[in-house]
Amino acid sequence: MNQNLDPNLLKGNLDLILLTILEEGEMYGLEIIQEAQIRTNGYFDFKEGSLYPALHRLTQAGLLTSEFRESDLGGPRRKYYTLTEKGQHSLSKKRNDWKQFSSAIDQLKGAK
Amino acid sequence: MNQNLDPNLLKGNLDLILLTILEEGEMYGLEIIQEAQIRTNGYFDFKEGSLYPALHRLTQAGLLTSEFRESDLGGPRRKYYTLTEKGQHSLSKKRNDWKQFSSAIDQLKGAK
DNA sequence: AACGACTACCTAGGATCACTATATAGTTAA
DNA sequence: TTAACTATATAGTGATCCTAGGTAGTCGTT
Repeated sequence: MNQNLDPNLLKGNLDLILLTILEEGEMYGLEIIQEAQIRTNGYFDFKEGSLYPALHRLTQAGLLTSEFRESDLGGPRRKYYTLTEKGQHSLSKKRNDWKQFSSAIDQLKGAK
Repeated sequence: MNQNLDPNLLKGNLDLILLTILEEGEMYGLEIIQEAQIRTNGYFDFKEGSLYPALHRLTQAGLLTSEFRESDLGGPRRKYYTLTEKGQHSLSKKRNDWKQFSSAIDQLKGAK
């Protein structure tokens, strides 16, 4: 992740984050890391050791498909990941779970 | 946790939840579980196997203190947990981390 | 006094998952 | 050919929540 933040916050949410980013179109590994940084002003800064196993896990689960393609700038080929329909459904569910969880946390304080 | 929710959402947030509940006053183990249920309409439903190790961890870290007291209704004695000053500071920090993380997640969509 | 029901605390072992660290390999420029 | 950069990959580690039990005290009923 990032600087001095609790890395456990990410647990269970990395999948949501990756699916969210890929919702707008196919992307390859390092590009996803860059996108996450850009969209959150550097807050999310995944390491490759977090990203690739997660992408493989999601692909294994049928939420993503992948395809190698040559780089337009030279350099090694890139593996592009695309959201499947099943992935889209899973994203909706995860988004919903997150909302519920998030509001439950907010309810804790102030309640009673 | 609960029904069919991703248990990983809780990772890294259980401490925040426990400290939040204990912020309003000392409480014993099973009472904390009940409070969490009540305040979130049953959404949070910790198991004892999650709760007690977490309480011990937080006590070990100096964020809580504990004291046995007799039950007013008979039954086994209860171990009451109280937030320390260090625990209060930690709670503030965790609360802040959560806010940042939560808003980063929200930024992901819609951005770009 | 013996039993069951209830309350309360505790822990070992397993599974998941992100991170650290390292490996491999292709391209480009010096 | 060396270095720098890009890109994908994975073994090993550590944190942490859950499953599945266990221990023990009190109370009411028989």
